[in-house]
Parts: sequence; structure tokens; C-alpha cells
Amino acid sequence: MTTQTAKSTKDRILDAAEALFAEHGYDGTSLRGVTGQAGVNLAAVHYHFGSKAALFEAVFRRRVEDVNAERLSKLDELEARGPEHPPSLEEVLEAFLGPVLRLSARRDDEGWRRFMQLVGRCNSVSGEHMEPLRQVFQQVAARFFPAFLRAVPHLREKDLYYRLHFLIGSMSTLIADPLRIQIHSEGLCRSDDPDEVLRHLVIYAAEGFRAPTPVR
Amino acid sequence: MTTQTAKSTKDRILDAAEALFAEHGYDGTSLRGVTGQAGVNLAAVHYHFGSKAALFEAVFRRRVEDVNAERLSKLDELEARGPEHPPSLEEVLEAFLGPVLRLSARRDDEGWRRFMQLVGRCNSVSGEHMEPLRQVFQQVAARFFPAFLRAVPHLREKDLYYRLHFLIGSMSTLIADPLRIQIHSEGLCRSDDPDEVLRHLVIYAAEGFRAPTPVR
DNA sequence: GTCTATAGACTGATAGAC
DNA sequence: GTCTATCAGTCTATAGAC
Repeated sequence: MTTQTAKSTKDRILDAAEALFAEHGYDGTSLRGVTGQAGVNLAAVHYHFGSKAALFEAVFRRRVEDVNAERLSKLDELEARGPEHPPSLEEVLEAFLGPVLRLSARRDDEGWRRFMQLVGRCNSVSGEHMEPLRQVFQQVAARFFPAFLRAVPHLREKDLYYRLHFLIGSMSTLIADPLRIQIHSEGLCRSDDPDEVLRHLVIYAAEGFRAPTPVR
Repeated sequence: MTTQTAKSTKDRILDAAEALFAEHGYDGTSLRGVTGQAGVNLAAVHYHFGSKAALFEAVFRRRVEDVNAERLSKLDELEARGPEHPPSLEEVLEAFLGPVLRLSARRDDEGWRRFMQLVGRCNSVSGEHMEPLRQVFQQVAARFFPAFLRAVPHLREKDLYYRLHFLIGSMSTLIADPLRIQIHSEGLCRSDDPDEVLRHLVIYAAEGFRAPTPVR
């Protein structure tokens, strides 16, 4: 039996704001649109959050910790096996990508998909009040950097920076619009199966990371 | 000697709109901001273009043909060598990526960099009036599809759809914010050298494309 | 073609009753 | 905490003089 009470005004605002910010961006979303969809009064958003910018930040803070903690915890697990069992490149890739792709495809919580859409968007939109979001994800990437370097020791740091950037680009477009790969492939690629997407991306990126260093 | 006359009102509006749309997005850009930066009257934009949406479309139409014609012409060159000299995977990748990355880094025309920023953004923003732009680029990708398939014949169509999508994601983030790779790598990667970026991406993607087909 | 002036609607934010 | 009412500013778009 679900004893879940009706959601609070605050949560209803957060849910509606998350959906609208993800769909239309910061500037394309009005507080009236948010409160209309949430079924609450316009003044409530200022009472609970203070301003539109603060609401946006609250939307982002609600989930960002969970996803990145999961990625770092998976990395910790890999490194806890000790120096005689270093994690493979594929394992590091899965820890880096898996939580993001799986949360983005969760069917029981549409909010996660929307949040990930927002995260993917922040990787191509510069001034849209997403600098804090971007920074947090960048810190996680920096934590993974040495793990990747150990898994692909023939690379110079410069090469790894490039390849990690390429990888983040692929991941970002996947979560910014998960349905697109399915549409463009006319249904051949299934967006609703994160494990399949993950499998393909890990194989692709692993070979890419193992490519030789450019000579010139 | 440069006999370049002063730019017309129409061109000044297009230049300012391109810069502001690229920087702040469609909703984040006001016509007053555009006309202010262009040094023209607000009513001029409606006289020359009719509406904000039409101005956005004009900004996009001004350049989109050039870049994609260059990519397709390079592909035609490769295929004109005849069936006994099929283009290599690296050659197809360079035709697909080269024009985009080089125009994005042109130093003599800041407008191209801004336009490419807009293109990169359109790959992660869904509703921002960029569907036409996205469609045009998608058509080019579809033209390249069989060329890639011939260059990597061991792949199933499904695998190629995935990998092409991954590649487009990498390319999009590169042009959406060319400086980021340089900042994150603390200067190790040079954003102002498109040939270096291209070299790294081609090597990375070529090995990724050559990866074996996932088994399961 | 370029300008001023303004219409008409929407924006984020706030004051104050309950 | 939630509401109404409203402020002050912005927005796109247009009418009409020059």
C-alpha cells in the first residue's frame, strides 16, 4: 500500500519547473507557466524559492548529488580492489557512463529523464544559468581522469583530454534527446534500453581510447 | 585595397542577430538587443524580415548552404575516384568533420564561429526553433551513411547508426563551445588549431568505428 | 527605407489581506 | 502558507509621418 501523501506545493513547483526548464530552457520558461502546470499560485514560487534563478538552482540541486555520487561510488569500488587488480578501460567507462544513461532512461520516474535532458543541454548552452551544473559534472570528470589514464597508459594527458571531451559530447547528446537516435535509425536503435546504448558506447569509446597517439 | 562599402542595414541586423542568438539562444535574445548592437532602428527588423522567427531563419539560411555543400562536395570527390578506389574510413571522416571544424575555428570571420555555435546548440536544444537547421544537417548525415557503411563493411546498419550518433555528439560539443576543451585541459589542447582537433577526432572515431559489432 | 510612437500582451517580483 | 491585486518593466509587432 502506498502511503504517499499528496505532494507539497514546493515539490509540485519543482516538478513542473524541471519539466519546463528541460523542455524550453531557462529563458523560454515563465514562472506563470510553472505555477499553472503545478496548479499553485504564482506568489508561491517566490515564497518558497525567492526568485526564478533560485528556483532553477533548486531544480538542479535536487538531483545532481545522487547521480554523481553513484558514478563516484562505482569508481571507488573499482579502485578498492587494490593495485594488483586495476580496473579495465571498459569498467571505468561503465562507471562513468552507466549511471547517467540508466537514470536518463528510467521509466518509473520521468523526472530523471527530464533532469538529464537539462544536463545534456548544459553542455552546449553557454550562458543559460547552467555554469554551476556544468562545473559539478566537470569535477566528476576530473576525478575519473587518473583512472582513465591508468587504464590507457600509452596516452599522453593531452590525448586523454581530447578523448574524454569527445566521450562527454556523445553522452550529452544521448541524454539531451534520448529519442533522436531511435528516430534517425527508424527504430533500429532502441532509446528505451539504456543497457544496449551503454554497450554500444562502451565498445566504441574503448576502441577509440585505445587508438594510438597522433604522431605529428 | 579593400573596397568594402559599409554594410547594409540588413547585414548589420543579421550579424548582430547571429551573435546574440548564438550566445543567448532564441528566447534569450530580444529584437531590441539586436537592433541596439546593430545600431539600427527597432522597426527595421520588421521591415526587412517580418518577424523575430523569420529573422532567425534568415540567420540560419545565410550560411547553412555553404558548409554542407562543402562537405558533400568533398564526399563527391572521394566517390568520383571510381569503385576500384573506395574512400578510406579516415577520408570519409575528414570530409564529414573537416569543413565544420575548420569553419568553426576561422579567425578571419568570427561570424562562422558564432554560426557553428548555433549549430552545435541545435543538437541538444529541442524546441528552440531549430528544427529546420537540425533537419538540414541530418540530411547530410544521411548522405554520408552509405559511404561510412562501405568504409566499415563489417558493421550492421544499427551499429553504424549508433556510432554516427556518437560522432555527431562529439562534433556538436566541439563547435558549440570551442574554448572549453582548451580550458579543461589547462591549455594542453589548442582550440584555435582545427587541424589538430580534427586529427585527434579522426583517429579516435576511426578506431571506434572499426570496433567489433557487439555480440549480445 | 528609416524613423517615432504606441498598442497589447507578457514578464518577474512584491505588498498586504486572510 | 496561500491568496488577490498590482507594479514596473520588457517583449513583439504595427501604424503612420517623413
